[in-house]
Amino acid sequence: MKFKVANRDQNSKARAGIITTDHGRIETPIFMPVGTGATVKAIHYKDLEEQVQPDIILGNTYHLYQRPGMDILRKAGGIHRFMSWEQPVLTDSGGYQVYSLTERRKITQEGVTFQSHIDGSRHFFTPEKVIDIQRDIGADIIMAFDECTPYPCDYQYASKSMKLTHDWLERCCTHFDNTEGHYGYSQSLFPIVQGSTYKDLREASARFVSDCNRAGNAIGGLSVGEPAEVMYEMTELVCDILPEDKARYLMGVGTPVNILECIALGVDMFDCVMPTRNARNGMLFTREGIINIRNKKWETDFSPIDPEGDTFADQRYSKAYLRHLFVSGEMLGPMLATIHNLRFYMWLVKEARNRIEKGQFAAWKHTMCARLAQRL
RNA sequence: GGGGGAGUUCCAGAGCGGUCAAAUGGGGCAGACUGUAAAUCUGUUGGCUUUCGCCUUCGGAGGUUCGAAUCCUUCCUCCCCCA
Repeated sequence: MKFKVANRDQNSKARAGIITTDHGRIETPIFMPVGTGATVKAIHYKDLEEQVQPDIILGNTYHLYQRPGMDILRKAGGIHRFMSWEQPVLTDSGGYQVYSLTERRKITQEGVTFQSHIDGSRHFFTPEKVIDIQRDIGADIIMAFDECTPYPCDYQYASKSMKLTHDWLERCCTHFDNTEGHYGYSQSLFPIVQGSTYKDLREASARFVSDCNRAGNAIGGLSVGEPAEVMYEMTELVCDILPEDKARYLMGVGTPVNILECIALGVDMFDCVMPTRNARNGMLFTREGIINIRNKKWETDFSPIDPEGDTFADQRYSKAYLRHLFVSGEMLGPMLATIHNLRFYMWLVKEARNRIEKGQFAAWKHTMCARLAQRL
């Protein structure tokens, strides 16, 4: 994997770049739809490819390890062939599950024991095993095993956890360097900065991660409930330390506003379940603001779902119809909303890139952020 | 014609003398969702005040009682069985 900065914004730290992988090019800033279990939920691949057109999607180590399991993924020839997706894939390491499945796991210096949310069976994840699993899955970009700390998190715990993540990172790097991908294309390992909301920890972690000298670097442990301002502060601090010539990936972020604000701080890659999950729950993100399509106010609004959207979902169906689908519990509702939201997120980052190239990003961001957060 | 059963807040359906503005489910209305245990979850759902509280409400009317959705009388409506 290679990364090259192509353009920089004059009035912010935003940059436009290009990532090259064996499965294709990724133009940054980029949003990566989340496809945890080898599928982006509620959308057909035809629509994902033809309507949404993402450059790269995510998978998840913990979930794919549980189902379908490594035997099947190896036999399938890796995640791309298994799910019929020939573009780049990034897999998260399971570090987020250390946070989200906190009641079902136990951390030790050696690794994490998860109790499966599916059948209750216990599975021990070490940094080495997580690398092995991600080798088997075969994503183009794989993540180091980390502990995503919760918010709030006391300093002592955050410090201890960061050191653990650093220890695991060294083990991940060593094991990664001593192994190879199985499917004939290259994989890249991204380390993850932790340190909760503490500046000194974030600084130390950003330096530690930078010293790993990997193809790209990630910022984790944010967007876990802390105020947006805190998230921006930590992101800026870390971005200023991470090397300029490496891609920066802010994990799990975020709202459209979060994304624009963090592009301005120098982040290149984002992922978030928000456009897909919230779509399934009836929330639409648009250029004008947020729509709760279940609200009564849309009952007789026969205008297109998004007059400015360029997918068939946006143009062909009305808000009133989409509301009807949601109110009726019809699965087409979540499907159409997912197409819309993902395409909107893709538009958002593409437009950000255009504005960066034209040197207009900062001003554009300013007007957009005021609009995007409005409730319609 | 004879016998039996039922009518409860938007719907279905509990309650069967006071702790009932009335369980529960559905529906309605609104909210949450950030490296996905989520097509999930939460709140609210008679009116007025909104702290206390007050008013109207359990088919209609009347009655018993300190007190009734709950007991009695009567009327209306609906359902089932037998002829």
